[in-house]
Amino acid sequence: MDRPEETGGGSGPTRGREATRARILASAKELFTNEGYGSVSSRMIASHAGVNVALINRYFGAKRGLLTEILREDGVFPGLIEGDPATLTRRLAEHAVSRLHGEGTALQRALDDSAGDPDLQAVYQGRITSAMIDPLEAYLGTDGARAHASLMAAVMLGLTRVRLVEGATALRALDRELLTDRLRVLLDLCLEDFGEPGAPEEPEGPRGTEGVGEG
Amino acid sequence: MDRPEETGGGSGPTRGREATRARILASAKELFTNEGYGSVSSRMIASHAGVNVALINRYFGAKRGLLTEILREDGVFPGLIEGDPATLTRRLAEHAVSRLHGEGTALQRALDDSAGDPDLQAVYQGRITSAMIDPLEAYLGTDGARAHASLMAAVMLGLTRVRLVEGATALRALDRELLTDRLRVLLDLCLEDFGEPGAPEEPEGPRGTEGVGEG
DNA sequence: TTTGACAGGTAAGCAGTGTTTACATGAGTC
DNA sequence: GACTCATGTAAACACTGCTTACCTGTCAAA
Repeated sequence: MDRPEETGGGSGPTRGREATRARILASAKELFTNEGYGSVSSRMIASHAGVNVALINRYFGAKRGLLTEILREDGVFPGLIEGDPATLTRRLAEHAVSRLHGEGTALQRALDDSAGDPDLQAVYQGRITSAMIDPLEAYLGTDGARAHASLMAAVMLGLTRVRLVEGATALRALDRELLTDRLRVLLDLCLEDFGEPGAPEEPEGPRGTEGVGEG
Repeated sequence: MDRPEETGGGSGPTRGREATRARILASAKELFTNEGYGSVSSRMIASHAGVNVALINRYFGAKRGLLTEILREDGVFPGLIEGDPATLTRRLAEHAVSRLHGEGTALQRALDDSAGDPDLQAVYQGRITSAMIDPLEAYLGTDGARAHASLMAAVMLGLTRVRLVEGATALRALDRELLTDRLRVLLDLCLEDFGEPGAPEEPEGPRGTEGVGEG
């Protein structure tokens, strides 16, 4: 029923459903940010929040539920997909470069580095589709938009991957504007029509096709 | 425990260092192929091989060592990077499309699906660099080759990622030749010179903004 | 005031995991 | 026979996420 005990001092109650939930959430966020996801255990979170382990599962179902809750507040590509269509790929490119350079919130960085964890995987699996590919598809609205959206997502995700796996030092050493622009062109290319099956493709970009071998 | 059947050759010893090592390795490979990596425990492998759990760690250091050993026999991109430079991107594109369609060995497919696991992550971390980016860099040999190689790796890895996370049904529904060629063009674009820092860029794609904000 | 329901909180335990330890065994050698 | 030593074994260790059975403080109805 109602919980009329909210009349505590300035810092709020330390017990009660909402207070406990909030403390767990705050502790989880802080620990994930500082230690990554995989290396933070339920018991660490509980201990940091001054709360029993079982409450994590009571209030969030599981450790993964905590992650979902934390990510729910935070859009994956906030404000990037909406906006002027003419600058979409530019904005995405800038975002990608920014993430490549380890910018963004500390939490984002930490979670990027934990991206291998099965839980993150599972949560991202839904979010990447629902917060990136789906909106891109709807945003483009064109025929076969989903394939284009998927390709763009591939480029974006691949960059994260390379950063995670190799460090991407060579890319980060590049002139930032040059890299951004190259990514923009890549993303633009993802958006171009695929053409007719069987028809020879007309190269549209500013590029000479060199590797036209048949395999 | 059960008396284990001899694996492979048919007449080898079932005990002794090499025989035991081989049995563990064969069991691991079979189980990983059928069940994925993460859901196969050390005890399952040991039990399947008719061997004590501790021997896995004795002979391979850890479960991860098993994976490393299994992958060591198998190049990530076997025979793709070597060959006619003119057809490199074409071959990589074909390979990517092939993997997108779930082709390749059963083990490759299984490991692709387990790609989230931290162990796979860690092992791939080394292998993607040493078996893909490094050779690509050396192969290209050009100035700033590593950045180009990294970009190409990003596209390749991103496709795997999208398949893992979203299924990539839209991409797989595309005409295969059209997709392959689009990927080839994308990869070619990864190889093109980045130009001079600060140099005015040539008019390429549809572009709109001058506002270069932080992402 | 007494009573009883119940949300909120807790200690302990479950079923796993990867990994390590201390010990047994069996073959080859001095 | 006694010694060495690689090989194999059983049992634990230190964790993990998660669940169970129980306690407790609050509050509304009797």
